[in-house]
Amino acid sequence: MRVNRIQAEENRQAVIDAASRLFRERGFDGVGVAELMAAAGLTHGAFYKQFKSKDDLIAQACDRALETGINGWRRAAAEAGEGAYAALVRRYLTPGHRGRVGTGCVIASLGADASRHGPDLPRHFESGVKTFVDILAAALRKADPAATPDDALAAFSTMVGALVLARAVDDDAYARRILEAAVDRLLPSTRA
Amino acid sequence: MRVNRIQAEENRQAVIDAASRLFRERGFDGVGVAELMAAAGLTHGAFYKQFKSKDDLIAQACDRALETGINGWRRAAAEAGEGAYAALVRRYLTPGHRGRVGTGCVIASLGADASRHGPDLPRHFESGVKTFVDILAAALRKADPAATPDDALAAFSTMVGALVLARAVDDDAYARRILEAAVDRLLPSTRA
DNA sequence: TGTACATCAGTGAACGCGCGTTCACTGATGTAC
DNA sequence: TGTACATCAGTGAACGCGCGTTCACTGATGTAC
Repeated sequence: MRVNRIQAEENRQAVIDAASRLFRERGFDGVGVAELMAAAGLTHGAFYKQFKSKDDLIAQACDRALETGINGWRRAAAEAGEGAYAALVRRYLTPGHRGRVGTGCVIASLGADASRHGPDLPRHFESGVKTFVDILAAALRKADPAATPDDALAAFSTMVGALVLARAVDDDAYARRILEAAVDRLLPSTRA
Repeated sequence: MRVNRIQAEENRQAVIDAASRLFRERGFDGVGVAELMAAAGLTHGAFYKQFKSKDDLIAQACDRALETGINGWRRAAAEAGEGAYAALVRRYLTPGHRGRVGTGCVIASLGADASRHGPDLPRHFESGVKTFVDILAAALRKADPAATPDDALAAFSTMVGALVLARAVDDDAYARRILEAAVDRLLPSTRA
């Protein structure tokens, strides 16, 4: 039966939210349309009333994940004030972030898969990457006025790589060591 | 019809080689058993004479990709002698490596997918990561005797992250900038 | 405000398709004498 | 070395299954008067 506009839009958002989490956890091919709709309390038939195709939802789910990630960074940076750079680095390189794939950085979880999905997804990821780097660069400048935007770009590479590596290995202790080595490299002044 | 032992083993190796390339290019779910066998000049029915399941081949293909990657690093490090660290860093962070996904670093292309495939693959990736880091650490020590193994670990994170980012974005020029920023960070003495 | 009709979000059955896997069969290879 | 038989890598048809997508239908919602 029909549902009012507000409810319909809420349902749409719920599907995108569920997709942005489930795709990060299990990959684009690891979740089907039926399960995505069920996660929002709907049946699979309604899918094509809201989305052109699964690829359409993939694009929107990635955008949603990038957007929430960026908002999280902005909030964390604002809260930390002068210590924003250290806060962003520490927050990213934690065992907790390693474990929470579904709500974590989408570039680390789906960046490699995105590059296999034609040029559309990489265009979205590119603007996301640039925004993350801009936030990181602004934070870094407060800690070290001599730092360049490319310093922030390299720091972001270190963060993403450390998270990918920490997740790719099985041993929790070794994963922690990977994350800590990256923190030490990015925040040398606080080294033990 | 039956084929002699030598031919059978060559066929098996050809399937693993094709899989290690195709999985990196298109992901585990992006290539089917039939296509993998066809790439080795066989039909799909023979697959289960050689492998227990697709997951079995996935594990062997990842091992193969890790092994050839490690051999490439060893060769490059030996050829470069004292400049091994710079050689490994430069070799990894090139637009060519960004483009050649199928023969490139398997940790960058399949690390995130491996972490979704139960604990078996991460165990294989973990020993691979440790070997890469050992080679990098030995090379780094020759350039900077004060460097620690964790410095090599952080450097490897930067390399993997930069490659993942460079591939996740669409614009070639921006990708090159990501790679160059990582090189500059890892080899500061050669900065322009 | 009340009535009549059009809209359309959601349902659930059905579609074709490609997937991983199984199987009966083939015939060259390997082995035993 | 030659012969008889067992083995088994490879073939191609067939399997069930789950996928993305389509469709006729429902009935509450939205709109026009």
